[in-house]
Parts: sequence; structure tokens; C-alpha cells
Amino acid sequence: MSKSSQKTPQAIRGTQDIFGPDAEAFAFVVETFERVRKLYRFRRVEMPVFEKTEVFARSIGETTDIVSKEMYSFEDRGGDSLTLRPEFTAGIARAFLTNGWQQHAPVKLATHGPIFRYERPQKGRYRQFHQIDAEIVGAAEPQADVELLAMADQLLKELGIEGVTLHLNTLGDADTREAWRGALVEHFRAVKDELSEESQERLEKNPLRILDSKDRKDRKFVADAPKIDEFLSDEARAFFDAVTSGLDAAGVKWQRAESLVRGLDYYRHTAFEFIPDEGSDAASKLGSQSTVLGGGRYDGLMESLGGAATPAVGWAAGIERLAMLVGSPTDEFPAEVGFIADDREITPELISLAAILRRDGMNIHCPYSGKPKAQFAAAKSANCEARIVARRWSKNDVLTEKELAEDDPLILEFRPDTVEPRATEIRDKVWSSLSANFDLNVLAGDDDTAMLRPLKKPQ
RNA sequence: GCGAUCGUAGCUCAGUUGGUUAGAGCGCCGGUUUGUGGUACCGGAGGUCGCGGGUUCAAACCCCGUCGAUCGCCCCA
Repeated sequence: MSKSSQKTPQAIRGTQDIFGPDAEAFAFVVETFERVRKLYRFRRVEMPVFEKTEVFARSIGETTDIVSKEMYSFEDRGGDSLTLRPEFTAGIARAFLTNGWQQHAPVKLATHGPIFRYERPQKGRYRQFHQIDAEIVGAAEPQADVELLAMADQLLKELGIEGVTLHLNTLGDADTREAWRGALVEHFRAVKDELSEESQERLEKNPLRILDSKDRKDRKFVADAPKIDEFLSDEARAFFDAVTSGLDAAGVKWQRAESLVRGLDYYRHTAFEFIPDEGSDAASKLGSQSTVLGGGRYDGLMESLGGAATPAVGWAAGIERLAMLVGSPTDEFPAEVGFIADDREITPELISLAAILRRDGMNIHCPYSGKPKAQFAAAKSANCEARIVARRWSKNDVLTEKELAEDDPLILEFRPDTVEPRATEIRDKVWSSLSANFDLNVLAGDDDTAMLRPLKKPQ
């Protein structure tokens, strides 16, 4: 009809309304994560969606672009600067410190929910998106890294995601990292003028990032840049060896990625990303936002939040990105039974039948209104495994005796749209469920037709 | 913040070198047909052609601006 004079407000840039097959895929990712995290005995934790800006600013440190440009920050009425969480890790670290979770250490935590980053939207990248997250806090052992990665690997497999490989690197301990960083700066400074414009800036701000520059000009200098391995302390090397041999023992495939880095200083030792193989189906589905799951060990984080040094390792993965890779689950998952009222007058009566079957665990499509023809079409589009057509007893129902009609029973006709033995299974389930609540007689010689009377209502 | 492409019915899109009442398919609603049935046919509702300026006798089409979307760059905790 005529449009309202009111303008419809539009959604915020970078937010999404997920519906249909996408929503089913999203739910599948979350459900699978919840199941797998229990196998590894990660405990569920619920976190606030916002924190004092300080929580994220201090954990992220002096990487100014992130704090000033990439976070959703605002002042509350008391004048405090608050920020919608741009990640889970900092909030979990804060909770660990403020709630005394040291008493549970080492503690394995899992959560999921919305994450906010003030960025330009593009494929697989939104301002509000959703992550699953797993952290092990208070464990310094490489076995923690292994278990965490094994869980990630199993999750991806159970999601049915193919063509994604674990890229693994070590950033060493604090001393290793500093020495390597110094050597990289020296190496790139020597060829500064030949680097891309962006990398010349990175040289000052974040030299490690030059290693994953996409610019061709930078690639050749990256190839012969100093390797972290030359700077690894014995301890750091032993740690990395323990991680890799543990992964081998757990049957997790991985490949070394010497250029995989983390910009933030609190990362130590293990850094990893699951990335689609080049040319794979997964790669083309994700566009330029290719990482599917990433994380690392952040032994230096707690101190930046004023806590005692606490080793920790974790990962996060974008639910939407994973959902893009899980194939195409059907939107209209099938109903076991769809009801059709052959006479629209009796449509309301179907409510009680549907309610009983649903309480017994059946998935029922039940129409609200419409002509029989429309109800039939609706039942079809609900992919019902079987239909039940309900109608009044009539004189043409010669199989029944006349006197049975005196209390105006319903005739239910069961019409399977699936194969045996499934069809019989559903039919028997329906008949037995309804028998417990109604006077139901299956007609002799026709298992698919039943006459049904309401039970006498109690006074 | 930068760049490219795009913006016509609920959805997917046509709209020829600017030229009269803006179209199709799908979906939706109604009717006929069918009558154990998601068919076929007929009809209907629904669009200030993102918005605002400009050029022109004339603009969905050309120009400028603006908003929005998509993809990429930067960034990526």
C-alpha cells in the first residue's frame, strides 16, 4: 500500500542483518565450537561488550593507529572513556586480574560474541562482527600451545573446512624479539629508498610488518631479510621445538611461516594463523581477508595491565568468515510433519495437535491460515518429510461406521513424502504420540488414516 | 583516510546514440482451471529510476555534489 511518510532509518555502516542460510551457517559454527571446546575442557566465560578504553589502549600499547582510529570509543555520562571491545583477549586479561582468577590458573576459557572495530567494511570485514575465542591463561608450557592449536584444528575439521593450513612461527622471547627487530631495521634501512612508500613508514612505526607487505617491491628484500632463527635463544628454540613436535604428535599439520609476525610487543614465542591455501576454494570465498583463525602467546600482556607476569596463549576466529566456508546449509531445514487443514475452519484445531507432537520432540510445520491449496504449498516449501491432512468425518468415509461420526471426529490422513523406513517411523511416532492424548483409531486396512476424537475434558 | 565499480518495483535485473503513459522474470494478492493437489491460464497491487543541483525544448540515461553499497589499499589487536 502507500508508503508511510516516515523515513526508515538505515542500518549502521558495517553492521549486518544475518538471515536465512547465512544465519544457519553462523549457528552451525557456534554450535560446533561449543561442542568442541567441551571436548578440550575449556570453560565457558561471558564477558562485557565494553570496557574502559584504558583496558584496550594499554594492552595494545603505543600502536597509535589502532587506538585512535580503529576503536569504537565514546564517553559515558560520567565522562569516562569507554570502548566497545575490539577483541576478547584484553577483557579476559582484565577479568583474570580483577576477579582473582589466578586461583584457577592455569585456566582454559572459551567465549564468543560481537566484536567492534571502526574500519571500512569490505568482504569478510565488518564494524560489528563476531568471534569465537579460546584462551589458556597461566600456563607457560608449550603443551598449552599444542592443546590450543589441536582444538582449533579439530574445530576446522568438524566444520568441514578444507584447504586451510596452519601457518606457524615463533617470535622468541623478549630478548630474541628485540635482537631480531634490530637486525630487520638495519636490513631494511639499507634499502629504504627502494621500499614501497608504505614500508618506508613501517620502518619507523612497525618494522616487523614489512615482512607481510603485499607490495612486489618489498618482496625481494623480505626474502633475504634476517631470519628469526638466527636470533633464537636456546630456551626459545627449545620451546618452539616442543610446540612443533607436540603438533606432530597430535596429528596437526602445520607449515613454518617465517614472515608471520605480530605487531604488538606483548607477543612472545608462538604466533600462528590458519590461512586458506593459495588457489583453494576457501581462498576465493574470503577475498583479501584471508586469515580464518589466528592467535599466539602473549606472555607480556598482564604486566601492561598492572598485573603480575602471567603466561597465556589464545586464539580468535571470525564467525562470519568461518560461516562463509562451511558450505551451503539449507535455509529451510526439513519439517518432519506439515499439517494441512482440508477445511480452513479446522485450522485452529491443528494447534493442539502440533503442540502435543512438539512436546514429544517432533519438528512440526503448522499453518496459521489460508486455503487448503495454500497450506499445501506452504507445507511443500517447508520440505516436510510427511504431510498430515486433517478434515472432518464425512459420509463418504465408508470405512467408518455411522455412529462413530456423532461426535464429529477429525480424520487424519498421513501422506509421506520420504522413503521407507523413515516414513513408517514418523507415522508410528505421530500415531503413538497422539494416542496418548486423544482417542485415536487407525482405520482397519489403512495404516495411514486415523480417526481422532478429543478426550473428554476434565471437569 | 585513499581508490575503483555500482545505486531502476519486495528480490534479480532490462531499459538501445537523452525523446511521448518506465519494463521483464521471480515473489505477493485475487480469480479460473486442476481436484489428492507445489500445475497452467487470466487479472491485480507495488517505482517521486538513492537524494540534491545543473545542462537541454526534453534526462533513468550527460555534468557536479551528496548519501549508500560492493571490492581493494592503509590498518589488522
